[in-house]
Amino acid sequence: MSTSKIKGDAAPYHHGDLRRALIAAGMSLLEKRGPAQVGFREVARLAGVSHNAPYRHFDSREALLAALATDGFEALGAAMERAAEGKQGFQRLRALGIAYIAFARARPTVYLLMFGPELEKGAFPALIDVAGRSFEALREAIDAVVPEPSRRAAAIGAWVLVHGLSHLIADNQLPMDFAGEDKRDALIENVLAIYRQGLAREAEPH
Amino acid sequence: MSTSKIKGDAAPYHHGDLRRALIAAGMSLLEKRGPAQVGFREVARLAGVSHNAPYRHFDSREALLAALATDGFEALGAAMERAAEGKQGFQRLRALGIAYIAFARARPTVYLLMFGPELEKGAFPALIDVAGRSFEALREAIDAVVPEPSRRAAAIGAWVLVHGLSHLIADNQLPMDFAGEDKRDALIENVLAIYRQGLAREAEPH
DNA sequence: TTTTTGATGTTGACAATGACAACATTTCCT
DNA sequence: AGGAAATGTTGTCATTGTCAACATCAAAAA
Repeated sequence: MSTSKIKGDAAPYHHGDLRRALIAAGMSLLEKRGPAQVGFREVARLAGVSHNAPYRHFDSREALLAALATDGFEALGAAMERAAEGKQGFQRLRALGIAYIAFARARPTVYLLMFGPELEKGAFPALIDVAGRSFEALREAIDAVVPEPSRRAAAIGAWVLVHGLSHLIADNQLPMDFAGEDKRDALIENVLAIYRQGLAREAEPH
Repeated sequence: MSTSKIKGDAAPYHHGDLRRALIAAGMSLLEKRGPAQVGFREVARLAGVSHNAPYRHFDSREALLAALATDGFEALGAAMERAAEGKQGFQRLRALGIAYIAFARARPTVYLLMFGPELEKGAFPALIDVAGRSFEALREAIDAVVPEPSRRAAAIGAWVLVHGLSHLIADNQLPMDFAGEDKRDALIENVLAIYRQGLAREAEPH
């Protein structure tokens, strides 16, 4: 007889899988009420355990937030991979960027936590690690499109552009007339097009 | 006899100018220890008043944070104006962008507060107002440089690019090899150059 | 099977915080 | 001068993050 309970497998001890439950509760709070509302006690309450149970899985409230951010980076990476699958060249680059932006739009508070100051990221090397990997995908896609002299700057520039768009969208700071989806999508296409034309000039200087 | 005490003028009541003192204390905490450490009681302590005095000047802790962010937007706007003074065309545009980035680099936590989720910005219309004004300067500078078809997208694109750079710098998420000032400045120049070339193509489609 | 052990969860406590209410003091307006 | 409004204080409360001590359970050791 296996040790499983209800979920698929590997359900550990008393609760079943508290760590996962806590992260789920925290994620829900984060997305519905903002980062300040993600509290140790509240998260425990939602998971139906005592106020101190979370300490068996996270050293501190900040560690819980770090776990949420890590989760976010993994989801972002997965979404980017999925979107770019099978595509090549500029098409691939574009797909990656659009996926990045879509993530920020779909999960703004998570995105802002990942790139915000709430988290002293130096204290969580695993976070930096996961974060770096999402950039790698972009870098590789750029390498396939831009020639050597300014490859690196081009890659970072693409990231920067996409990140800037994502961030302003997530934070809802775009001017009002871009509130509608169509307008916003058109804007994204326009901006990406401008940068792409700049890249093209880098590729064929004259 | 005027009502002034030590400062120049218009010093209100008991303390002298408590509101200003509280903002100063809050700003110091924000820049030295991060947004989570900006507490009502701590700020009062630093200003040398009782733990409830801040409530006469701010409705809540969040209102204090909003005031700090507002301060930040004003400082950013001023820095941009100063940097662009007298310049025209692309030079002006570039100066604005560089000033924006420099602000984020010099005061990262403030910058991240201004564009972060810690603040429910819908609740502070004054904030949105001040924030909008800093974008206006950019928009005007773009209008002078880009022709009509895609002016608006070009302006927002420029802002987005500059914002993305600023944000990643403030959040210290650029790859390690851009830690040094020179490398970073070179990167900024490169990225801005790519976008500018894209703009140029928009201007002269062939 | 029984024992032991380490991981997991609970109860109780403490200092600090944001917020509210009631009171005190100072400045301004008439 | 006198009242009203603004400003600051003291006292209190529920909530929070964290620590320490205790309880329980699953799995490895015997």
